[in-house]
Amino acid sequence: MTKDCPRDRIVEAAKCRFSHFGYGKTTMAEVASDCEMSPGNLYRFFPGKLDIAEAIARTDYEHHLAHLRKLALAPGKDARERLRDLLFEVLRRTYHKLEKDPRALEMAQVISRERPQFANWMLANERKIIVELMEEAERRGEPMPPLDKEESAEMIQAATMKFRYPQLWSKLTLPKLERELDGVLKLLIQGLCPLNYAETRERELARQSAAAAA
Amino acid sequence: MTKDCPRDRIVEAAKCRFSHFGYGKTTMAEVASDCEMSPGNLYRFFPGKLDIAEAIARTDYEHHLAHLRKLALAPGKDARERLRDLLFEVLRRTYHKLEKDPRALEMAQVISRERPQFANWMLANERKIIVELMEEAERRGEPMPPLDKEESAEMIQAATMKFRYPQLWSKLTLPKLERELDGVLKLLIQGLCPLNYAETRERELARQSAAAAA
DNA sequence: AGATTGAATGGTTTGTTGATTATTTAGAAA
DNA sequence: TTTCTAAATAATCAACAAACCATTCAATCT
Repeated sequence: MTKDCPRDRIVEAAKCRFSHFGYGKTTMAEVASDCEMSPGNLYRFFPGKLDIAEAIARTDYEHHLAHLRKLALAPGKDARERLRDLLFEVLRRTYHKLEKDPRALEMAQVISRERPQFANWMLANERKIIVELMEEAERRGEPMPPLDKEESAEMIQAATMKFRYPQLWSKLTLPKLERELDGVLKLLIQGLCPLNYAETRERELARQSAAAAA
Repeated sequence: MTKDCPRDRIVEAAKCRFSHFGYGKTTMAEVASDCEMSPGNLYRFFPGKLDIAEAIARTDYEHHLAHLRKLALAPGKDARERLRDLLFEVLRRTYHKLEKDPRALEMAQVISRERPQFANWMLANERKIIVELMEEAERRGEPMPPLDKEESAEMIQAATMKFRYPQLWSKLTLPKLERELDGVLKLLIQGLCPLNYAETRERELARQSAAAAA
């Protein structure tokens, strides 16, 4: 099923080497010989070594994105749950990738140092999915706050930035991180404004007395 | 007014050198000769070079903390405004310090690499101030959400983490950062829950018709 | 005694040299 | 012509020595 064009063979060989020995310890000559070609020939398919790494990261990330999109549009869940699933998935993916393969960190660091655009592109993609999530909610007739969706998505991302950067995790375990993300999301959904709670409580009471009357 | 004890002279000399030439390019011998003492004698007052840097950072940070506490308890402003002032001040201080003196970044990085506890201590201090802010609001009779204050403070910090770490700012200007922090705060206060807006709108309408009737 | 020095120590940084390796390119093979 | 190779180039890395510097401590001063 997988295309057998030279480009794909290169990506495969490089992926194998990178995850085995690391980006830095893999030479173009090794990748080329795995593909039974000369080192120079690699450059007919990629501008440079870093672009191979980027291609690997890009396809991997695109699978992730597809998964996120599924979560964002999942039926039978309201917008709040879908947003929660989405952001939890982002956190878990980063955490597990790092745990399973510390070499992934090297590649991530190299790419985001040398290709800052790439990180921006990823953020923009996820922002787009959050917007789609909200549009879908509206389409389904879920009640939505009267806010600009683009801007809200940007703010949601800013507020959950901590859960994207392992450098900020300082030894926190996944459960602790999840508890924190959960708390942040609660705050983002419900807000700190006391009015929100007052009204919610009134509604609760009203619902309870309605139930008692019936 | 400033005590003239050797310890303070050392701190002064080191502060001057560090901000002029950087932490790495300053030698203990230089600091000692600025204080007209031998290098060895520095160790009667500090366990090591890093501790001098930490002492400098600590006093500077304590001024900042005092300022934050003033903002947190400022009269004539409600809790929302005080929280806003507090978080904006944290952002602005970091931004301006960095802009004015790029060597401050080196020191901050060295300290938080070698003394991770220090960063935690700073965060804990600010969390305490946020709790105090909320307690003060309660004392003043401002309506408050029925939430655990410690936990809320933790979540507020997590959600505004991005504005504490220049590495996450990727070339954003201060106005852009401020606009983003503003957006995040709006979301934290008001929440994304559509109910909040529905109720708020109802209140608005009620207030308007009351005004019209009068 | 306690305070201070400055030479001795050992760990780290710096600078240099010789590989190693990414990238280019002239030209061979198809 | 298009696809590829392999030698040439240039950039980066690794290893080793020299210099430097944080820290210690035996000796000196007060």
